Amino acid sequence: MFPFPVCTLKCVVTNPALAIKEMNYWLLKSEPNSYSIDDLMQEPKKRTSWDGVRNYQARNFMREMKNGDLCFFYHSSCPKPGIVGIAKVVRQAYPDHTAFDPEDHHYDPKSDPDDPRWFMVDVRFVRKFARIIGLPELREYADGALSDMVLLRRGNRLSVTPVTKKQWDFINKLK
DNA sequence: GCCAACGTTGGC
DNA sequence: GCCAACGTTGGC
Repeated sequence: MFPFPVCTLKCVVTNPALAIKEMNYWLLKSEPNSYSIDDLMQEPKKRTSWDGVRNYQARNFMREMKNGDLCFFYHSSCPKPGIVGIAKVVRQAYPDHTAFDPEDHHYDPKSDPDDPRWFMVDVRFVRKFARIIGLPELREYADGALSDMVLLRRGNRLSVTPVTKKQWDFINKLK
């Protein structure tokens, strides 16, 4: 049997232009005191590396992120916690080098450069909302459209959480 | 593998 | 500043 049909199929599947785009959505938390959406807007290329994540669950979510995935930018530990805008993944997970630097606040001696424990992604600014979609407002829908949202789960502390397309679309309509 | 102690997160 | 909730650490 000639392998041509198989080869053709493979070409289709691996060609990014022909592949079915599977978009995923996320929510990234940041304390605006240390890094806000305005800081992201003001970066030279409006992009930054999302470093310093030191939680295994959050790390695992980051490793699932694909280029083009969209992220809500959430401000936490501030007077008005909530979603303030959108960023886009522009580089998929790669080793977080801040873990190797003893001078860095997020230094982790247990992360070996030959077997990195921590990863980061790069994100780029997409838009800032005209208003903050505050946590109390999101909670209004905790029994409805946002009933399964990870952010709203009791005691949730994850800094990187998945968002479903339904949740994404719903929240975008609130703004 | 259990679990107490401790550190961190994050809303209020 | 308080405190609930959770993750991590380390002794046993």
